[in-house]
Amino acid sequence: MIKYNPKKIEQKWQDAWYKSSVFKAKNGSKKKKCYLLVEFPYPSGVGLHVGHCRSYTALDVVARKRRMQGFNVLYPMGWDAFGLPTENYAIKKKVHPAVVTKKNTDTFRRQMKSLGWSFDWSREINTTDPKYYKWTQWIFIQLFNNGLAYKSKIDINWCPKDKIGLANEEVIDGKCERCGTKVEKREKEQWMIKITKYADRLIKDLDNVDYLEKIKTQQKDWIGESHGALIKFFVEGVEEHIDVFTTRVDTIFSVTFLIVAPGHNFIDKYKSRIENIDEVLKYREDAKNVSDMDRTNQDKEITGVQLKGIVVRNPATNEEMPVWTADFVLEHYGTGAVFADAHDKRDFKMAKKYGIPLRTSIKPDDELLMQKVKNLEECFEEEGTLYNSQQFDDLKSAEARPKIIMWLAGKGLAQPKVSYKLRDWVFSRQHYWGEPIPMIFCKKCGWQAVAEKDLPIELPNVKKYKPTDTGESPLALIDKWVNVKCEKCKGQAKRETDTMPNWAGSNWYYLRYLDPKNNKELADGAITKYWMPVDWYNGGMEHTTLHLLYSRFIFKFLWDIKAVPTIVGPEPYKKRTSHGMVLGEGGIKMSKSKGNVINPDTIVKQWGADTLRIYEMFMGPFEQMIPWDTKGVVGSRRFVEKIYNLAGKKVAVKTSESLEKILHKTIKKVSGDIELMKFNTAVSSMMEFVNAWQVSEEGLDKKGLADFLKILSPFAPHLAEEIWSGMGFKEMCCEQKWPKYDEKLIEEENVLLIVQVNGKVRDKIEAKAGIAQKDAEKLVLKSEKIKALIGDKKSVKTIYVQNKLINIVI
RNA sequence: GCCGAGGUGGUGAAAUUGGCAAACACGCCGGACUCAAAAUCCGGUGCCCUUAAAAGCUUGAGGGUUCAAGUCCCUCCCUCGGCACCA
Repeated sequence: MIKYNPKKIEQKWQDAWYKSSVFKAKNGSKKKKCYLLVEFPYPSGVGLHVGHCRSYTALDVVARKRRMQGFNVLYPMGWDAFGLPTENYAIKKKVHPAVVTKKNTDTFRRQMKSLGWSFDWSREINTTDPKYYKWTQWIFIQLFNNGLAYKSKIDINWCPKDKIGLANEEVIDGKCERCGTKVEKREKEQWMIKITKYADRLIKDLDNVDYLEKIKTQQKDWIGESHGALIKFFVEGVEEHIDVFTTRVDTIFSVTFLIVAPGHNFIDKYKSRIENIDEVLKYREDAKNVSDMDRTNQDKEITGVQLKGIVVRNPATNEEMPVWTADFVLEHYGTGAVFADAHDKRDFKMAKKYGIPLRTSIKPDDELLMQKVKNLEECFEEEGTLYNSQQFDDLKSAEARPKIIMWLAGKGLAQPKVSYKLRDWVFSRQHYWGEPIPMIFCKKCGWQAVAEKDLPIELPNVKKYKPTDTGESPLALIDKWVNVKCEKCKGQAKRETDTMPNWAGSNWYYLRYLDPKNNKELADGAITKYWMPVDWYNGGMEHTTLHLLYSRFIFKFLWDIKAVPTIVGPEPYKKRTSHGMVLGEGGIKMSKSKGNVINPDTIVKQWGADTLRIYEMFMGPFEQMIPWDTKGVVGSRRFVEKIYNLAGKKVAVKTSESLEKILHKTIKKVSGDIELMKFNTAVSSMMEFVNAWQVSEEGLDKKGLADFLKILSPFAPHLAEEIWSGMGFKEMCCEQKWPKYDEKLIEEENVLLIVQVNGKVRDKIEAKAGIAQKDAEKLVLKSEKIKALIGDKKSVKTIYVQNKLINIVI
């Protein structure tokens, strides 16, 4: 018998697959299509992560199964290669980022091929390829032309020593990651994308897709839709009102002061009227250096400053009230201003601290609590019944709200309003390694898009990749590139030197796989119509709020402007699932600095790709994060090797009935588990089958072995092909039909009945399947154990669950 | 802090969704084979008491619902993901 040698087997079958192009997806085939997508990796210098191996193997299992089920499968791969790590590496080592990227993608590709994933490599894409980012730039121009891209002043993190803008990730405890200098905020003109215009659709359309519930929840919470009202608070002495957004208009009769965010433009506009403006501006500066998270932290000590000299009128009571500023009110949520009363914990605390008068207008049902609330000993935030609220007294909060809004609206003081937490998307980066933003600024004509015929605007070669001392991207230093003629007036104009964020390229990549070489459009309409939407998209939970939302938004936009055929519908992904991270041994994150990174190459070399694939699927539940355990890999290798050895010797003329039964159960279990992403139990059921095979006297016949290899092949494809071809078949195992199981064979004749007395298991009795309660009771009473337990006590009740359990209560 | 996920043997975990807790695998213990070791094969392995059998206990902590709770409800503790310029 030849010893199992994965190195030989695996290379051989990888060559055979790629040579015969069995994994090539055919555009416009008559077959039913199935588009499976995994998030394409950022090709970092560390190489492929064992976490990639988990999710890519999982969808590879699905892809291989779907092909065997007769689908025309598209399972593509590419590189999301623009970004900070490569740029930082380039700055440090003085190599061109493109050179680094080439090296890294080569490594990734080699590693991926060594795992036998069934990607259609003829469709490989790379976001840093000008032929690709031509279309990323084209999308930006469409956004601009449709009024969805605009310039706005935004604070960025600024390191005064390094003189560069920093990503949030590069700011540790308010200090620059590299030099430890305290990070400042600096205002900068940035390109913004109006994703907020799509907020409602991004929520509503979730009803029509099959995403894991937790993914839908996270998306909804991120968008943060809330229904309420916009209320006008008129400022005494000027023709001006401060708008407040609230969801709790029912509390308006208890409102005693107003709070505006420190950055609210009312402060700028009425500087001269605010008596303590210096103090207010100082407070604003301090607030700038605190993150939103810290500002809104419920446990934080509340601070605030009154805008002295400013008085507004409560539109409901007509009373005069002071205006304050406090940092827990955020500029970019709602209108940047809130009304404050005793029915909000933070307002309550703030009023107590600064001696601002408080009043209540909502009462709880509980009398005792009511007294405390009335005496301002406790803050009542829930809904309740209104009082102190004039004609709205005795209404429940929910009933009162629309009535109060109507009443105020009648006086022109309020209107219903839906507000979102979602903010517009900052789209500029002052970096080299990103897509140049295809815009030109002319002093006379303003911002204009580059002509489409001039796309792509390629990244010019520079010597230094570090941002300039003024914080601009290094592109700003290349006069020849920056200075252009205005398309309209032919006068002097300048190119935008900022580049796009990493998300720009990953927003629409799933469309490019369909038609990766098209130079006339993103992707051909007919081809897009055939393949879209993506049938199943798997990715990390960490991408749920940003990448997933951004790409859904961009797709909707492309659909709106008919860059995607209408028939496809407004959602890019039919189904979205997520995988858990693979952690290092001991449950800590794998990282270069901790030295606990597992290189898949090592595992493939030592154990083989099939073993790695099986281990990745077997290690634990797919959705859950899981620590890597090199010791555990050996179990998967034993399993793989056991199959190889058994196939070489335990082949029977006819499989025994009992083994056949187990085989059919296994086919059913594996088929179902793949759909539910329960890969770990799919593998364990195959292990159980192999154990049964091993101890069986006769062994497995040719038909049985063939069926088993078919269900094994998505998990351990090389091994399956090897044994398959050894059985004398001409075609490959991966091209076979997925096997069916016989339901009759699975049915059990006898069942083990659990016998409980007072809910405790006391005995187990074998009985005919489908036995009636009466007969079961008779059977049970024959048991000596049960007889002894019951004795002369009377049974009160008997619970019977067919084929499972009988519980006698005495 | 807010939103989301999770907590079961020495370890990774399983449990038909309210019906035998611990399948499968790692590890460990014992045995076979071997001069020996590795590999392989066979047997054992939640905890406690015990020669053994039987009983008892056990799913982060506490309480509740139920004939029956890892699973449902309430309170609390801990770990992880996201928090808008990492990808």
